[in-house]
Parts: sequence; C-alpha cells; structure tokens
Amino acid sequence: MPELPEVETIRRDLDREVAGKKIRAVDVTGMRSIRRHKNKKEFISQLEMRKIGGVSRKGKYLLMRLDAGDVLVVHLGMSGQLLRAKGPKEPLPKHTHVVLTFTQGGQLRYVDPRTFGELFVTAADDLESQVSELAHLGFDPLDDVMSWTRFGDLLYERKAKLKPLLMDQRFVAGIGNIYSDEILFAAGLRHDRSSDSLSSQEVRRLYRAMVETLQEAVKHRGSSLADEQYRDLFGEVGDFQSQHKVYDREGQPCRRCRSSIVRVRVGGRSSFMCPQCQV
DNA sequence: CGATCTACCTGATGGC
DNA sequence: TGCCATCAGGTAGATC
Repeated sequence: MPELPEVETIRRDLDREVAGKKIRAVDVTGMRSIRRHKNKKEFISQLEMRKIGGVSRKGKYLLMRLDAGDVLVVHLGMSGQLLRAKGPKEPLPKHTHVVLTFTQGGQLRYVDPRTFGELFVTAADDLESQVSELAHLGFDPLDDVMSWTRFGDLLYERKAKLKPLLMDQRFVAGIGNIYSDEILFAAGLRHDRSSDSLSSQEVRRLYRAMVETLQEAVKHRGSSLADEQYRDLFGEVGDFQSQHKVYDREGQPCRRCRSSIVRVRVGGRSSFMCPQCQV
C-alpha cells in the first residue's frame, strides 16, 4: 500500500502527535508483526516506559527514536496502518496487532490485514550496520538532493529497465508501483527503456518528474485506491488518486493526448501507461 | 551480475 | 447463493 508520500504523511503527523509521549503499556496479539523478536516480552520490555522522540523516515521505513537510544522501526508492507486513538474505549479495528498506550492517555495502534508489514526495536547504532534492508537503501528522492548529472551517472551505471529500477529500494528509496508509473508518465518515458539509453534531456525530465510527482503527492496526503486501505494517522483517506495520470486508469483517456491508457504486466504486476506520450 | 519466479497473508470483486 | 480465480500500495530469497 504505502509508498513514500503515504509514509511521509504519516511521519509528519506522528512527529506532532506522539513525539514526547511516554509509552505506558504495549499490547501485542500474535508474533507475526514483530517476527524479528524472539518473543513478545523482549519486544514489549524495550518499549515500556520509554519516551518517543522525533520521527524520521528512510524510504518506506518509519523510524521512531526512543529516549533509551533505541529506535522503533515500522514498515507498513502492503496493508499496514498506524492509527491514533483517543483511548482504549474506541473499538479496536479487526487485524489490530500492536497497541501502544501512552501515560498521557491516547493510543497508537498498528493494524495490518495482510501482515506483510512489521515493527521492531533496534539500537540506533545498529540500524545501519545490523539491519541490512536499511543499510542497503538507496538515496531518498526528497531528502537527498542530487544534481541531475549525478542522477544520470547512477542511471548509466545500472543499465536496467526504468520501472524496475525506480522500484528497486537499493537504487532509490520509497518508490513503488503507483508512483513509478506516475513518474514515468510525467517524464514521458516507457517502463522498459534501458536506464543507459537516456539523453541528457531525458535524464533531467526523469529527475524532475520523480521529485515533483512525489512532492505533489505529499501535498495531497498520498493516494487511497478504491479499497481505501491507505489511511493516515487519523483514519482519513488521501487525495492524490484524483490527480493520477495513468495508475488504475486503464481504458480512460490520457489527460494529455486523449489516447486510451493501457495496462501492461511488468514483473508480475500491473503497470499503466500512455502508449502515445511515453517513448 | 540481472531478470524472473514464488512465497508470505487477508479480503474484495467478478464470472459462472 | 456459493465457488473459484484473480487481484491488491512490498520485499526477500531461490533459481536460472
């Protein structure tokens, strides 16, 4: 579900809503969402009576600093949600796996029907060295400013097809199936163009499209598709789906040239593109 | 090395 | 009404 714009929306709200709060109690249902830990007790003891500091993000990972020098890491997978609740009286949604209750009142709940997401606590010093997914993440397209010539060098080195490359978290962190399609449309490039075949003008267009599409999506608080599974911290849907140019628009007219948007299969997943505007 | 697959899960949807 | 297949924002690991 959530890609960089959705995770960034949640990060900003978390930073305002839970930073500075102290965790009084932790409730965990089942081991699947905390599978990196040996048992519930080991996970819970690292959180209880700890104060949450600032909340940051690396790609699609949320990092919540704890006062003991540890970090609570959250990855939402396909269907994870972090939801704020006023208190324990609010009914628990189905598939709630972890609940943090704060001393000041209020709760933070982790809900995840498909259970591909996870939470774990690790020492801040070990993040880069011990957690290999985080250690190998590529640059963050919004946080790490880069010249487009440098971006062009990185593209040239990889010699991969553009869509799988944009979705490769080791290359650039935070882009998934929706935003890779939207970025490639904005750049006017096909998903199967080789990354070493781009003219300098195309490199510039791709870089601009990546940054601007993601920034615009953050402004709209992310994309919620038909199932509205993406919800922000307050349970509200995002708004960027109404701005989608290609994603989930099969058969509808291209907003630029009126051609019919087509759906193609790339690496087992659906991709959407305008056959006219993308070359 | 890259490309391609499969597995991990639940739930919604559509065809018959 | 139900049954079955297909699909869904992600990632890791196996296999070629």
